[in-house]
Amino acid sequence: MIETITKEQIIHLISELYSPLTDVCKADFALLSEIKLYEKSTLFVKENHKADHMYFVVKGCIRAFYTKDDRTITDWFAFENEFISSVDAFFTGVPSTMSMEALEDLVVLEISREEVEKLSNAHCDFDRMGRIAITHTVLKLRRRITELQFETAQQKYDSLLAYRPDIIQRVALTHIASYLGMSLETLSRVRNPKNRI
Amino acid sequence: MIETITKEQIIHLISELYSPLTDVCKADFALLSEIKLYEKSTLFVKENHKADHMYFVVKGCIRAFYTKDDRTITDWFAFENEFISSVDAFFTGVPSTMSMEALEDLVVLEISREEVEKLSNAHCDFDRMGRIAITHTVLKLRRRITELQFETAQQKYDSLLAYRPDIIQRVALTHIASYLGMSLETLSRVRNPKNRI
DNA sequence: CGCCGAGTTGAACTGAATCAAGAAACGTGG
DNA sequence: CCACGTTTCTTGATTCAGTTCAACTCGGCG
Repeated sequence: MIETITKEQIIHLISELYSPLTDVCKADFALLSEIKLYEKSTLFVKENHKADHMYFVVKGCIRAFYTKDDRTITDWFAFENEFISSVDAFFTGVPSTMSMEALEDLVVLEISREEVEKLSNAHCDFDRMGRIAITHTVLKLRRRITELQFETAQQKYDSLLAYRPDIIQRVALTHIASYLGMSLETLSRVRNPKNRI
Repeated sequence: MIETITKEQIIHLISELYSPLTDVCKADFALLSEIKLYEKSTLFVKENHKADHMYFVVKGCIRAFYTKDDRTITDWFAFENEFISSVDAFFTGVPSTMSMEALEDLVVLEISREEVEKLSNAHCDFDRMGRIAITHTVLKLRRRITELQFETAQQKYDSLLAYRPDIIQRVALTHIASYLGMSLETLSRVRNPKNRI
């Protein structure tokens, strides 16, 4: 049962995946963070509200999205072992421009901005871990820009599949389409091998 | 004369703009970094080469670009008081996918990945400053994605102008066009008020 | 003065959006 | 376990924003 995983285990995993944390730091981290379960379809961050938490996905997957001209546009996905936050809200304190939704039953480790601050101040190794996690994010953001900037619908879809083959099984096409900056219909056509040149 | 600015002055500025540095840290920073001057049009980072330096722009402006199907595509601009690096090369050590060019006579503070490591290890405040600088970058990257994802050519141009009105004076339209993910001709039309609806 | 690179303008073309039906899959309650 | 409505996805026809190709303009500079 994934629900029985302990904070200590999760924090240990983070320490292994991102950057090693001392035992003192891990203990503090455990004190200041919380495991949360959200059922599939729960909207646990809402547009225009405070969103000062960082989430580490233990199990499940998250969609961050915003509304533009009455459509919802997917901005980001987070899967197992990834961090996600409503970036501007988290870092600058403004109300969130994003909502976040659990696309599957979700287990996350959740920590507030304030606690992150505390931990960063108290522990250099935590601060470093944070920086490394952000660095991962920067690399992903850059890849995404390159794709959006000059690739065709077909190329965008292929790149996404290469990078995350399981996404088709786990996420509705509508969401993938808006994430890739194309209409649902185009994505559907591009997926169909018959339509290839 | 901007060329007579000292490392100490630049580092003081960084400390003010991003996050305060202790005097010891500033001194170390000065020891491990270098002021460099590049003439307009100098290619100081080359595609497929090592690119393990971070640059802080003191004066002038930089264009980072890559080649795709025989065209050069602008990936990023950096102006005064901004940091820039060839992200993947700097953070992961692979050969650079980008080149960098001085669009104007350039003064930068330059520091290698290795020295950044050293400073981050020695000084928590440097590490924090680094994280804050990266955070700024993340916010910019996100804004750019939102623009590329679903805005029209007109909207992209307007957003860029709002955000950096001086860019038209300082950068050739071809570069701006590819940065915005559109052809030079489209940018030219979008700029012309006659073509507005 | 004439060349050259940078930007503009025009016309034809095209990839993707939109609009509009259907088909398939999904879940819920009888 | 099937029938029904709902949501998700596919397919087709049409439209449109933006690309491409080509010709032309303008400002600098040898």
